[in-house]
Amino acid sequence: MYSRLVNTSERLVAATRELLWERGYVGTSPRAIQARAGAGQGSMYHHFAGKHGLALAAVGRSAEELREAAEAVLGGPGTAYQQVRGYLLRERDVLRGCPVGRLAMDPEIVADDALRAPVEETLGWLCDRLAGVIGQGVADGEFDRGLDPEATAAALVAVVQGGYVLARASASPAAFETAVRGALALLGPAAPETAR
Amino acid sequence: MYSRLVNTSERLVAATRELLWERGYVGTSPRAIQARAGAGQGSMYHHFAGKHGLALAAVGRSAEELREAAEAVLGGPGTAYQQVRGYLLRERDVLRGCPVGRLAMDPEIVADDALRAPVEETLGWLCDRLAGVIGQGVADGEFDRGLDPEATAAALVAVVQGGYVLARASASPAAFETAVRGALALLGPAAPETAR
DNA sequence: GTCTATACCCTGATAGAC
DNA sequence: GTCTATCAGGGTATAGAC
Repeated sequence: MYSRLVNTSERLVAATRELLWERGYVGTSPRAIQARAGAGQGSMYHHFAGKHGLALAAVGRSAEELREAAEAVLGGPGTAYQQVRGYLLRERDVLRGCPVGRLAMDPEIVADDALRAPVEETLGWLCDRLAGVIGQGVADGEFDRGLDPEATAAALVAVVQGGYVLARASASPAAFETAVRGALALLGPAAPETAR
Repeated sequence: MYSRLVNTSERLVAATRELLWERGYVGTSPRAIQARAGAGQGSMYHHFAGKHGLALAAVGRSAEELREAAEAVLGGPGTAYQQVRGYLLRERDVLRGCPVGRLAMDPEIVADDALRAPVEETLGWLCDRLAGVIGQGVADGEFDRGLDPEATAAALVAVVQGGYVLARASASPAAFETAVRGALALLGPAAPETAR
């Protein structure tokens, strides 16, 4: 496991990230983290201040990766519509859900400001970034002049987060794709040719 | 607690429903259920076959209530747009999230077909019901003729589910309302007067 | 840095008295 | 129907040897 990660510390963070993604904070135990990282009890408490400290490191790292992945598409080439579409249709492990958004449903993450902060910042950044792209599209005459970039961006980010819920409920990625398709169709009036 | 509920059995189900809503299946213990219901250990195991059986009863009941609440709006008076808008803007305890959709993020619910089934059926029913309303709106010329009712309905249900994520991440209902406003604006072209 | 030992409470469940 | 007793194991953490 994690054979490429030489540091015990890095393996612990990687294991924690996976478990938080799969089971949330409430459902993740230090014991499970140690088992997945191949590290002992003493080793874990030497490197981190318990489950909470480990979660802080893990959440920070996941937040960072989400931004990089989003920026790769939203800062890429193409029209505003193509960038938005690229983000919505980017490859995702749909049935696993969002490693960051998932944490917002965990009662102990939401109750802890230090753990909630990176979640809030990341989703806030994503909405803002998307709003910027949409605003540019409006300025370019690509979208309807009356479109509110902030509200539209929030709706699109919500479609993605809610798409995961629909997909997991039906144990199939199809529901996610249907929701995204519906959102993109509403976002028009980009002509089908532009949509390529 | 639950003073109106005379049956121990009913109090146990009510307590389980609340805890599943707040903490999910993974985060809910029989002990916590008993404490909230004001019931003893033996009492709980007399009425139900453990945590799993209790969860089955609780999820079924929550699913039923969600349908009733949705039907009250979607089957109510008004144009298709008004019905959809009524559903999206219906009063919600936004920071608590969706009592049914929330379960789709729980690893043990998703891994258990008996527990996942009511979640899938309820969200599926909701998408279908909303698609019916939208389809009627298209037939009435209220919405664009090219609108795909199923995909649009899925997108709107996803906006609600994802809106909860955004709201909880920022510890404020505002993000939910922004996302819903963005979605309704995209859904137009109902004129503002019609939107009343 | 990593290990084992230990602590103390919680979890999910069963047994049997009342 | 409800109670208390009990159980084997897990959750989270500390102590101290190596």
